[in-house]
Amino acid sequence: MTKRAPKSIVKRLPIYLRVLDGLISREVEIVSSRVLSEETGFTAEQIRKDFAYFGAFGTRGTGYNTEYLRSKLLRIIGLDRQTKLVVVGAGLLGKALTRYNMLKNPYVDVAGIFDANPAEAGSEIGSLKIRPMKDMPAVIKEQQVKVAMISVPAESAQQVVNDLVDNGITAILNFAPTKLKVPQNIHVHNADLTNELQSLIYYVIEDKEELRSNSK
Amino acid sequence: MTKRAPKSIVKRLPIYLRVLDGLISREVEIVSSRVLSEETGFTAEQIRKDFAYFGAFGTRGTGYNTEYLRSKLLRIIGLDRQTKLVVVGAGLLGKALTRYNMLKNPYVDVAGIFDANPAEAGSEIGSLKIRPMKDMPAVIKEQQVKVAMISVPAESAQQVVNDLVDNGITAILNFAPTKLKVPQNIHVHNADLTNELQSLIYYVIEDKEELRSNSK
DNA sequence: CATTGTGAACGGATTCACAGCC
DNA sequence: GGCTGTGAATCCGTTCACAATG
Repeated sequence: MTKRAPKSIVKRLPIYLRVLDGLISREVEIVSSRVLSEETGFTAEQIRKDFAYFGAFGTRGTGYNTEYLRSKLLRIIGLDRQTKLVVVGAGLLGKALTRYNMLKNPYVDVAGIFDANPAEAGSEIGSLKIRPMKDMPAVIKEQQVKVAMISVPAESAQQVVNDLVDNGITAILNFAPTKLKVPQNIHVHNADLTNELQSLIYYVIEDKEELRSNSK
Repeated sequence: MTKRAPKSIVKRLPIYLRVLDGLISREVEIVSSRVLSEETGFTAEQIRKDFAYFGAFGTRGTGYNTEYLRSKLLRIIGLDRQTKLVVVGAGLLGKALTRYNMLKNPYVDVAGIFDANPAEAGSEIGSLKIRPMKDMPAVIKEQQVKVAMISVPAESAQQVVNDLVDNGITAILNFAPTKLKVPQNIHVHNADLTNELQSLIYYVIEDKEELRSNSK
């Protein structure tokens, strides 16, 4: 409810968190904004402004206590409690996302993965069974899941999202290449990998010089 | 070389392209900025400014010719010729990315997928064989590939990137959860799915109201 | 007369410069 | 002395309002 930080800051929070996790695992206890700057690529001033936005976490003349800063960031992002999520769409991408989060993301807990194709249902990812779509509402409601990732074909994405929202999902990470319509208070992050790749291609250097030097 | 459009615009170009592809397949010949606004979620003024940045493509009083606009955008992004790319890392994510692009992305051509694990080498994605890392330099050089996607563990990502750059790659889509160091003229887009998910979680609505109304 | 193209106004985010503090 | 915290200045992207035009 009191959540209203600028998007630009929110985007950077998980990056700080990752760097801090690294520092802490190497038993670094204090870190300066300049070191964080080197690790993240953001400017030191920006980093200080970001932290200061949520209150002052550092000690002048010294820096930031890594453990303390981490605990603050976890609280701010909302990762201080395990977050449950469901995955809809058990194609290769859905499976990859599910397994990755089960193994590597300690902050989340995959409550279920669902697929419209009954042939997929029953096969397993780690210890998690892929379940038919009809089981989805019960899982979301019983476990009060708020977050969903969807990796279904573009054609079915809107219908899936409608169902998710009807059952109580409020935040969606969308891998389907389509614009979703949702009520105002529901958050959608688009992670369209084709768009990412295409906008990257804009920056490709064609480099005639190099071609010339090849044929030396 | 003359490529210097604002990042904010470049990010939107693939989205326009996708919408245009849809309109063209439904044989729509003319489109206004207002209709594009509905389809994309961007404002009509912004869309006009974006196109105008590259020159005037529309007709006042009428709108934009869909075919013409599409051809312009393809040229601008650099998708008017097939773009070759390599994928490094043939885990579930690498396989998913490879297969998706082979099947669904007509603008690119996967020249090869490579994995450090010899056990993976030889297995196939569609008609494409996963190859050992040592074959990577030859493929990049012979086919003059400039674009790479990497989906390897964070620990090996920097080494992989160094090799890619040494062999002529200039643009990298990075799925590994780590900050990569590259020379100034090399472009890296980070597509860290954990970051996306975590920043989404910031926006989750905890909704005490709803909990209360459940227990009616 | 509907719709594009664009200078001007606005707003948000970043950078600068330095005051405050350990 | 070194590093954080922050008001002021700047930069960049978006929105507004309207002139231009098929």
